[in-house]
Amino acid sequence: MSAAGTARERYRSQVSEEIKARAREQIATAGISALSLNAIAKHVGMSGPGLYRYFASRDDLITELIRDAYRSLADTMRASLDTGADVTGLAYAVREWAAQDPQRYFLIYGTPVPGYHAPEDTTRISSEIMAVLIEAFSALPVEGQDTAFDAHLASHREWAYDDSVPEATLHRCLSFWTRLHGILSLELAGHFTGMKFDPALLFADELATFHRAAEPGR
Amino acid sequence: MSAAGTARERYRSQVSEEIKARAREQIATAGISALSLNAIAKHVGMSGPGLYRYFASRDDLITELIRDAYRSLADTMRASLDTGADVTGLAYAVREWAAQDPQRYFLIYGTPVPGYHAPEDTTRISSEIMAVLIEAFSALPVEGQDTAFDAHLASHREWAYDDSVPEATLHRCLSFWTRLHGILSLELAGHFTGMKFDPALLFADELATFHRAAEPGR
DNA sequence: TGTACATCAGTGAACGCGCGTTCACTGATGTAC
DNA sequence: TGTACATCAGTGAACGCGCGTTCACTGATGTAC
Repeated sequence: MSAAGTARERYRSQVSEEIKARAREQIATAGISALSLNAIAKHVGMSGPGLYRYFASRDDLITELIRDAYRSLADTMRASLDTGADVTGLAYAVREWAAQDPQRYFLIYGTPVPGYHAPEDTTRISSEIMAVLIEAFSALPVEGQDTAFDAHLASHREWAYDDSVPEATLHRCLSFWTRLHGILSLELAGHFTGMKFDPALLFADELATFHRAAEPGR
Repeated sequence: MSAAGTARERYRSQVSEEIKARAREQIATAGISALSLNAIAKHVGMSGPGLYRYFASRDDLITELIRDAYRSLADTMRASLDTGADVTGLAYAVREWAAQDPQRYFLIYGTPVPGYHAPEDTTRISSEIMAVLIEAFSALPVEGQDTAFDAHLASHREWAYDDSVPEATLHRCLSFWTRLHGILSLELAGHFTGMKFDPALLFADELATFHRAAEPGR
């Protein structure tokens, strides 16, 4: 049997996944502050110390959950783009991903913990996400003349590691991304509750407006 | 001496404010999960149980902090509007308010605690905030014809308790509000860190774009 | 102004709790020859 | 295929800790007459 597929290793990753699943459950139910290793262990059917075979500490577990969340979002967006979705399709994919597990969304885009610095690999996944976005926008024609902000984005392009992408495209990506999260974060945090309108329609309208603004004949 | 101004009452509110100030300090330094009553008491120069003369419980203290945050934002916006700020001025006022204490911002707009329901008075302040926004937008002429989403907002107008405001204005408020929070939450959570562009310029550009879209002669 | 009483801020000891984590161990699974 | 050894998942007892909170109290401040 190859090193990557021994029975022990398969078992390990199964248990590891189960632990994370229970952890996600707990976070979804009572928030991240209620995440307790002992409680998770009990749900998994294991004694508390047993968890330490899988995660070095509570922080370690949380970091893995954050990493998984990033990975999951990046994969969702990549898959969406690769199956032919345009920018609008991508927006809906992100929205569905977020709605599916709001606390997972907030694990990435919610309240930051002061002093916490994400490990290098999650910041890498985060740029991967932006890369998918840039790719999606690159398929669209660039409309309108450059603004002052576009010029400023020359430095941002260095970050993107892609010399060929026009500043106007980067500009549209950033604008799109922030607007997307504006609606999602307010909606998922419940700030529209009781306001008597459907956030889904606002979402759709904002998308339409975004594209209308870039129409050739405006 | 009148009932509202006895020395004892003045003292009480001073201590109460000091406690909250230390609590905010702790949250700003290490996040809300690190907020500990005993630690606060020590900073205030008081024994742990002493705090219970001022707050019934830890949750009570947090709720007050949230209420204060709402109140502070509403007052900031109201003051800004009353001193002649237009919609753009309002946006900058909110931005400055948020930048001044990001954790206070996230107390309102950050990760929600599942199952937590804000007390009635904070939801009232929250509508007060939207009312200021509506007032600011009401000073602007309504441009463009109604979209399908505008029609949907008839029910939202009931919520706003203002029959006279056009749906198109409500629409602009919601759009404006979500875009504002999109940039603020990503920026303050550090999601632009290292991306080599200035979030302030993105903010300014989004504002300019927002207004350009509504220009008469477009 | 003085005295008697009521209010209330703050203390110190004590509580039970559940947390994360360590340690020495048992027993099952895998590996080498 | 069988035996000897190594690996490693999981247990149970135990740890120290700091938490929120309670309680009976002391002493200072305010109120009434």
